[in-house]
Amino acid sequence: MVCQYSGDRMPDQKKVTIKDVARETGLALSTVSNALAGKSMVRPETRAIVMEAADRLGYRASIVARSLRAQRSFALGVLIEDVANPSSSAFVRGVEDVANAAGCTILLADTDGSLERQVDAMRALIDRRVDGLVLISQHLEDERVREMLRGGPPVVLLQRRDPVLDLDYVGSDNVGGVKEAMHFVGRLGHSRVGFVTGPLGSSSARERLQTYRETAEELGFRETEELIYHGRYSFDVGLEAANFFAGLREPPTCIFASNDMNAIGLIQGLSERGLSVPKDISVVGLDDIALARIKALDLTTIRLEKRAMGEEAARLVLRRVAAPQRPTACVILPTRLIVRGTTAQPRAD
Amino acid sequence: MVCQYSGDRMPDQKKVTIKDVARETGLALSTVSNALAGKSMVRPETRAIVMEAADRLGYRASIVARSLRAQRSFALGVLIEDVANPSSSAFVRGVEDVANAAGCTILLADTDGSLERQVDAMRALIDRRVDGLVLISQHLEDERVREMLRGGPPVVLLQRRDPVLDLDYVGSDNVGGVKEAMHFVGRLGHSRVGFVTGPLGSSSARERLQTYRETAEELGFRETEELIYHGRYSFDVGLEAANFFAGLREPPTCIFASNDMNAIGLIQGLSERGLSVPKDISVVGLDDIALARIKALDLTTIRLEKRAMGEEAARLVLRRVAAPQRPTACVILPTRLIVRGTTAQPRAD
DNA sequence: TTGTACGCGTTATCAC
DNA sequence: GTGATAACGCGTACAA
Repeated sequence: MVCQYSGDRMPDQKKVTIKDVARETGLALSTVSNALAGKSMVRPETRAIVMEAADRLGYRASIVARSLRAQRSFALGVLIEDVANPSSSAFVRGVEDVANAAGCTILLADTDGSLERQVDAMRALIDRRVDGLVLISQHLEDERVREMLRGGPPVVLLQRRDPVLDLDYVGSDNVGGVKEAMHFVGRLGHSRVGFVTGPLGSSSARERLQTYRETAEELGFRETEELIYHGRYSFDVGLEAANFFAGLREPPTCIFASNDMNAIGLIQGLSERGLSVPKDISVVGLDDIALARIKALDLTTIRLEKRAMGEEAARLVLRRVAAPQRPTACVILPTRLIVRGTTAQPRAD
Repeated sequence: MVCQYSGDRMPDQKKVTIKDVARETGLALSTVSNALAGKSMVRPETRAIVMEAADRLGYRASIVARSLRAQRSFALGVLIEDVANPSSSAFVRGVEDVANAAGCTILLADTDGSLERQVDAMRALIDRRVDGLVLISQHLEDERVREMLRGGPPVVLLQRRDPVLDLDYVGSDNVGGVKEAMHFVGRLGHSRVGFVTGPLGSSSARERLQTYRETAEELGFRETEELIYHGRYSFDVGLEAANFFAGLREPPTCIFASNDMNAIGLIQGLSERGLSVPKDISVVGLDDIALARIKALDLTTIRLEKRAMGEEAARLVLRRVAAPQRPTACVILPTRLIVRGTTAQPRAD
């Protein structure tokens, strides 16, 4: 439904520049510039005149021009798979808050996990001369990407580690998180524990899988290799995984999902196969999305501090903008096991 | 946990400009520029030489410089309350997709519903000379805001209508959506229907409330004024509203929530008060967020095409950038009632 | 067809 | 303290 009606719009007035302020006050451009910048050399009275005129004319300095001159755009590029995905948007918020506080704006780009879109987006951002780039769960293997990683603006990697270049990195304590949760379910009495992996291109997913294997061995869990389902971070993969596990001769008594959305799909899928959570099978998620705490879900999960991770990433990249040569830093944020209602003791059969 | 290790970084190489390409090829700047722009005047062989050199040198035109020159930044500003909120992030995705397709980037800013943050963000975006602004559910009454609405770049309003200025507007068919759902529950047999409003500063919330009143009267619903709870779009307000409705001498048999998150809180709150959905009370949401369809929620809701709305908004603003004087347009996207499991016939007491 | 010169808005440098 | 001028990188009107 589209309705149109003509309106009266003003003849798009031209932008007022510093030149206009100079003309208005009868001062020189440079004096006005200095006054506006609050330089100490300018006489207070002169400064007052300038400020008044600038205000009256509605003058606002063009960041475009300033960027050209300063060779710095005061903007950060952020690449993410999908802002509309609840398990990733919190990162963006974190980056944004810190960036804004530092006078920077963020340029956002969604890649949908597509390498081509990522390459295009990175190029576009670099063409815009962003001061820094925050890459959230992005591809790192492609040669075009690596080229930009090497020759482009400062980069911070979020949730994915570069195998070669030592770049600033922000991640979560995958090892500690999985280990803590494994011990927890172990104490509950579980010893047949399934595991849904994330995409193994991601270093985080690999770390978690490895920790699962190691801890399972340490705790003496059984048949761990048979209980691994190679998945991704999605609800639908949760449904698939449920079918896989439910179809086993002897299903596990507990399953680690790849993330919360995956866990939710898993729980629904199990229920469709007549298995109840946590009575028949316990489920552990990862993320702690906002909805995980509602009673209808009540999901036991490993909390990731995504917003804080975003903040940390922004801090690192801004720091490197200020000092390009500083040694690489990596920040690992702690995780926390949030015990809710999807975990219980295994059935005593 | 922070670990640092020194790394070898290259001495941040200088950006290669069009000048470098000119020097490299021995041609004039303008020739290179024309060749790069694909102007027909340039001889194909010359063009080939230029392209090769540009490619070899890794030349990429600076959009900053281009923006200054063109008086146009090829960027769109997007203001939203909170990207991390699942009921609003889809808008951003829509805007972004269309913007990108048109060669534009988006600058994102979260306001958390705070007027001050909105004013700051709008200023920052305008200082960056964005070509257009997409305002999603933002304040419109403040004089500083109105000033920018009048004198700033082209603006599209999403989900909030300006009472005075006729600005491009994208909304959803609130009237049709609420009416359809009201008739639906009416046919189920409900006649005491509660209603949780959104913040009434929003024109959408007001439209829905008014439609509720009109349709309730039309259908002969009872005590409608007593069954209105003034709320906002949040889970917590859902809990509060549940207490309000459950505490009534005679609670309604059906409740319209302000949105899906609100509905989820409402359902949980009702359940805590011993009321079961939909057995005792039916609930209708608004949005159709991704999780609404999971079995654990199975929420009957009025679907809003948020992504499409974002796309439409981007189209409108880009169109106005191209033709500032065109008549104002308003696009109303249809809504659709998605019937799931939270609605049923009222108890036959 | 190619080259020269200028402007976009700002800030830094250097005379006055 | 204030003012003139150059430079940032690109596009384009105009001259050759």
